[in-house]
Amino acid sequence: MNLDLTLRTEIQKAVAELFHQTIEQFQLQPTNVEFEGSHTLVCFPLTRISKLKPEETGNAIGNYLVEHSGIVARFNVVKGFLNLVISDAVWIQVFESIFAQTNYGIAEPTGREVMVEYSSPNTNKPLHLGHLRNNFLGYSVAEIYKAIGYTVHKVQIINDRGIHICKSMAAWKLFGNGETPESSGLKGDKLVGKYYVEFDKNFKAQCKELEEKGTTKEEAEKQAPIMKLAVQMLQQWEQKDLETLKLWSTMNGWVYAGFDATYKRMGVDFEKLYYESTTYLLGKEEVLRGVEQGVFYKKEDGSVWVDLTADGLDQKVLLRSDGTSVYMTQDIGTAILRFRDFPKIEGQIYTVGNEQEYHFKVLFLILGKLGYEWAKKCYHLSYGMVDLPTGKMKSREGTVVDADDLMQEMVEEACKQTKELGKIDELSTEEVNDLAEMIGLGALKFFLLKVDPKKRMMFDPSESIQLQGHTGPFIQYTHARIKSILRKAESMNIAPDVVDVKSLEPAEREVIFKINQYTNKLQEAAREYSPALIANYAYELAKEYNQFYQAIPIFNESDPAKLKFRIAFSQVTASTIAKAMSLLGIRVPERM
RNA sequence: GGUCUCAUAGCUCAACUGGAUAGAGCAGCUGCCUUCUAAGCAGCAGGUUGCUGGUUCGACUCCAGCUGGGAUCACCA
Repeated sequence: MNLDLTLRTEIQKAVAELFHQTIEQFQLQPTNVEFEGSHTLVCFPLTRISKLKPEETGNAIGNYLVEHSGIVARFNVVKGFLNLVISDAVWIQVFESIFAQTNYGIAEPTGREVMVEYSSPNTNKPLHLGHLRNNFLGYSVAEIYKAIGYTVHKVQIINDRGIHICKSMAAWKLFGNGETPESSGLKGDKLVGKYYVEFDKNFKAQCKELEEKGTTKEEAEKQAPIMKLAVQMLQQWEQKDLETLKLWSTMNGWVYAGFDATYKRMGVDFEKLYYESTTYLLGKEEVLRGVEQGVFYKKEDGSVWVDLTADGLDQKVLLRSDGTSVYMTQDIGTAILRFRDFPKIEGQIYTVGNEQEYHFKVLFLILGKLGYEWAKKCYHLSYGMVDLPTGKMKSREGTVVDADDLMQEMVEEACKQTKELGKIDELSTEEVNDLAEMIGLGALKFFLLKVDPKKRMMFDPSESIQLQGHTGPFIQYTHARIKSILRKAESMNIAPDVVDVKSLEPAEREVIFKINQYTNKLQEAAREYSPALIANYAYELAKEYNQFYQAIPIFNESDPAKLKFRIAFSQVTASTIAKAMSLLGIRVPERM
């Protein structure tokens, strides 16, 4: 049974019966801990139709519900708040129906489809902390949509062409001496990143030298030989110069191998990859079509613009005067291509940092102007930057936190702490390593996902490595603990079941209340594109269970019905925790 | 400068979208392992929700104005 829905219906009936009016919207919220009850009806807004004081309104509805609903055992009214006590029999029934579902919280396929884009890195340097937030968010939102019954297509657009990769190529050509990942022992993306840094170093030195000779800063940046080489390579690339293309694909290949290793450890995946090099020309056609339709206009120098002043924005260039495309043009092409590739998707979710909010506002408006209805269903999942205690991450200043390094540190720390606690002596080395991986990454993912995506967040390495308190490992620990109970129950031949249970302890009621919230939280998380809601839900559920665990020693129970019930109840808690965590991309252990 | 956005305990974050005495974790202090895993539980302490007004039964939440961060406004991506 759906308790919330039932209760809402009963309240509507009560109001209709008592005050002869129908109400659609009213506030039903969880009861504050200091009062008895689980659901609270806010009565103030109802006084308009009841023509009674808030307290009297609450009493009238409360009395009606106790007499007629069959689910409300008793109630109390404090100020204008009607606190309802649901009878234990109903709670048990609620739990029973959840226990009976093998796929609790996993919706039937709805036939609806959506696309989620995330990661989308440049290919000139390794992934960093910012990418971790992006990837974990995108992956999680995709999983959340799957759980509410969508078919989800995870994709990314790889920015594999452009001046940035040419910079790495130029530096490698000048100073690389044929170095490869194999010869250097460096991961491919790290190697290419090294030459990107090398480029910057030389570029700055050359600029400085030129400026000392009296060249202006602006001119120096154009005249620096290494920059000229990079620009030349970009032109050669566009002219399909074989040698340049070969170097380009070789170096990108190194990067992809490196990225793949990083993605694998992160536990994220993609159904299809889009490459800018193959999509960057596609937007052009659409833009030119837009000119014919009159939604865009051409200036005398040949450049194409869109005027968005009517929408409160500016004018934006879509094609340069030399006819080449800009970032926006590419994104237009890519979006359209994706809807051709996956005609059934109703929209796209773009996981991209909030510094690109303006860009996406413009993009969606343009797609709308071009006549694509689905433009309305595109959403920019905009997330805040990750700051370090030392301030903003800046790649030029070497303050970036490398994704591989960070994951490694987290896992090592998890391993250290796990060994110190010494609870896993019976595990093999391999199992210990896997556990450390699970815990280290669990801590990292939870740390990055528990914060509202929209908000900028602080990443303090020493705090993120914490495994106690409001953390992923706390939840994993709770899961392992329950599993231990379930193993014990199995060895004692106690099967989980819900029969002949008449009453509940307060701690049990609290946990059932939480478990019952799961599907609502899931819907809310999807609606808000917020894994943080799932993360905090999982934490609250684990916390409630731990309180129960502490208050009630399960195997001390002499009543077999209660014992079986508590095993069932623990089992459902564990599986709900596991489901919620899997939506965050976090695995949970059998023991730890 | 225009637009957008953020500001909550010493620190990191919540607050069911306008509801009760604003909650967690970390850090600090006090208890609890001969009983299912103490990566836990119970408790103490910590707040003028940046400031000033307004809207109303009721404001961290909505509006206006300040203050202070951040982002963005390229024929860059």
